[in-house]
Amino acid sequence: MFKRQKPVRRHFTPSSAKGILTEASGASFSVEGQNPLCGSEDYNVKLRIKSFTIPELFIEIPENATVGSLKRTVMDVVTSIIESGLRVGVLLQGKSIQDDNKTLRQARICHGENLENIDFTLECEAGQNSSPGVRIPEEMDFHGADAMKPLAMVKCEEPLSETKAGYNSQQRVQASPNRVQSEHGSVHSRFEATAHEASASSQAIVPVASPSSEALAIVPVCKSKRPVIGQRRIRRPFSLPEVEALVEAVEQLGTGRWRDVKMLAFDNTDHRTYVDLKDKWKTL
DNA sequence: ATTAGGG
DNA sequence: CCCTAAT
Repeated sequence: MFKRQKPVRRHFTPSSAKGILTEASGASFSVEGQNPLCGSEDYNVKLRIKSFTIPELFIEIPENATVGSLKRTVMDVVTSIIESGLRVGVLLQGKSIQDDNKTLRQARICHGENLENIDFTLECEAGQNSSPGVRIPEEMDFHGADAMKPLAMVKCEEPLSETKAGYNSQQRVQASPNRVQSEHGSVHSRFEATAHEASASSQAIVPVASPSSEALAIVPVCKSKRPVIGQRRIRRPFSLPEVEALVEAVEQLGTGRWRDVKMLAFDNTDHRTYVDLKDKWKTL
C-alpha cells in the first residue's frame, strides 16, 4: 500500500525578469529631447517600456503532465517573481547605475546620449520590504518573450534548510538586450518532485542573466514567500482555469478528499493548499 | 499531516 | 484567507 505522498515543497525560483524595451529593432524606448518648459537645459528624456519580458523560462516537466499543469507551472514562476517583491534597476551600456541621486543627465540618460543600450531590470527584493499590499498584476504583459536570448540559467536548488523562512535572496536577474552577451554557462538543476501515477511533477528553472558585471550575483532562490512569518498571504483570486480544474477534480474525487484534489489538479501550484481548495469549493 | 468548519 | 479542534 502506498501512503499518501506528503506534499512536497517545490521551489520555483523566480529569478529574473528583464525589462526590455522594444520598439523597432530591439530597444524600445524613445528618447526625445524637447524642452517644453524651460530653457536650454531642460530636456525631457522619454523612455517608454513597452513590455517586460522574462528572458527565458526553462521548465522541465514530464510528458504525461497536462497542458494545464504546464500552464500553471509557468504561471507560478511568473507569479512568484512578482510576488517576491521587485525593485527596478537601471543599466546603461551594461553598467548598473546605483546612485539613485544622480540626475538622469549625470547618469547620461539624456538627450544626445546613446540610449540604445539601456536596460531596466526587475530584481527581487531581499525579503525585507515585503509590503503587505503587493498586488499581482494579472495582466502583466509578457509577450515577446520568445524574442529574448537566453542569458544565463540559474539553478535552483532545494535549500537544505527546511523552511522557507530562511531564504532571502537577492536573486537578481538581469536582462540584457540581445546584444549583450555574457559568457556564463548555464546551469540548471532539478528539484525533486514527487510524481505519482498520473500526477505530474515539474521543475521550473528560471534563468537569469548576468550582464555586465558585478551587480548580479545570483543566488538561489527565495521561495518567493516572504520569510516574515505572520505575514498574511496576498490575496489571489482563483482564475477561471483554476476553478475549472477544481471542479473537475472534485467531480472525480468528491468532497472530503482535498489532499487528493490538490494532488490531482494543483500538484504543482504551490500557493494553493488543500485548505485553500476546500475554502474555494465552499464559496463556489 | 488532514479534515472540517467557523472566524 | 486564517485559525483550530478533532482526527
